[in-house]
Amino acid sequence: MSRGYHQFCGLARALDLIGSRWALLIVRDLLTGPKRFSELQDGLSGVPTNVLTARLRELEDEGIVMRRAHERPGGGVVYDLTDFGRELEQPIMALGFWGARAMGPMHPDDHFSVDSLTLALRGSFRPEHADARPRVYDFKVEDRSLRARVADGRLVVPSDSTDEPDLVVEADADVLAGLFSGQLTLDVARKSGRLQLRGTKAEAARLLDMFRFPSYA
Amino acid sequence: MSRGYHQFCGLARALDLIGSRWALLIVRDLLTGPKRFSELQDGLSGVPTNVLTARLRELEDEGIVMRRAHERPGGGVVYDLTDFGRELEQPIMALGFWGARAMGPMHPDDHFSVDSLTLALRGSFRPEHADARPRVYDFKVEDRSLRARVADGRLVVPSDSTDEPDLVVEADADVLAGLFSGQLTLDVARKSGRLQLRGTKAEAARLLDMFRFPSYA
DNA sequence: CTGGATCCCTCACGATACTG
DNA sequence: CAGTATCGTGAGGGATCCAG
Repeated sequence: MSRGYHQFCGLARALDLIGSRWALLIVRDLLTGPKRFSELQDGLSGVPTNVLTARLRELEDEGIVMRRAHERPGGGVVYDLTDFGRELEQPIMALGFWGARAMGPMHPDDHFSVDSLTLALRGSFRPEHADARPRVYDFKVEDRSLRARVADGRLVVPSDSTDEPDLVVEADADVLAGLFSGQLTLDVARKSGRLQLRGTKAEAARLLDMFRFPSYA
Repeated sequence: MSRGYHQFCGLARALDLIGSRWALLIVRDLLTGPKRFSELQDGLSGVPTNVLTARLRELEDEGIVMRRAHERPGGGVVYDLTDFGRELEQPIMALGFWGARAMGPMHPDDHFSVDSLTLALRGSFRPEHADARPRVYDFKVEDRSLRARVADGRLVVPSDSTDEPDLVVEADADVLAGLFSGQLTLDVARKSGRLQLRGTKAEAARLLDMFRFPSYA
């Protein structure tokens, strides 16, 4: 944000640090792992490059983001969160859940980020609804794909497991949200052609039981 | 914020709703009770009146804030949170705690809001450190005063109790923060003249034990 | 190709003066 | 007390260009 708030207050200080436009969305995308400049640009649906550059520099100065050399040889830099930046996970989750309740149906020109789905899964995971056997799930959403693994009551997403998935779920983002929030049933979604499943219906039902999104308008 | 983010994401939606400058601080001040226009203006350290007007109208359109007629006859309107707006308490607390860790010492021209202290007390209250007997505390800080009451493991602040306070604490905001975060001891603060107490030292120690602010730089 | 830098334009915000 | 009116500034939006 332009000028700071100049208040002796934790919230005001937080907004001084991450209140600028795009800042918290950058942190959101970095919560799922280090990213390159252009990956951030994609996930943020066309943020101007000068603004992205400026935000990254500010976040770096504030100790929230760090630049590192890319592991792959020859390839530029990646941006990652510091420990301090990673502690934004809980505030971001809390805000995300609050905002999710006010999401309407997906608009045609709404952007969809896999990082958003990743965090939604992490935040809505209910370990007590997972059983003993490990599971691997593949989500195919809006031309993107995401793999999740559940084992020992713990969720890892994104997962780099190479096991054969127990279930492949293909649907648009709003259909997925409708399913996980309980506002849409498996049968209705499949019969209307908005959902393709590869795997048993019982596995799908178990999956939906394992995550609970807030329902929205 | 100017134009929305147009993302199908709870966080992005939340920022569409309360990402504009001053918006979240307005909600913060309303979390401690309904306020008039000028009370908000005071607590927000000189936000331009046109901006405050615009924010309040936006927040009202979004279902976060509501205008009501003031109870006292003849006297204008008050602004209050809707149920949906009140659900921002947890995200705001989470952000406030995160930001508190990055607060430096108080700068001379930093503004101090009693609402900020109120929320800090609420958020850092440790009921398991309260004992059976009810207590009333008076805080006098930067020419403002705030009363808190603890009873049955529950904290009420601001409190309208008319009981005689068990302890009166008079100090500047940063001294108070230092005490509650454990970075400053009662003895040091008193001997340096930055803290005046009316009440027993044991009561003061118990008070500090009952709240735990995050420590900062 | 990635990772930006530069330019221009618009509008949100800041400051202040004024009014019902 | 509770805003409205006006005007200046600078952050952000968007396209294009440049360096390794």
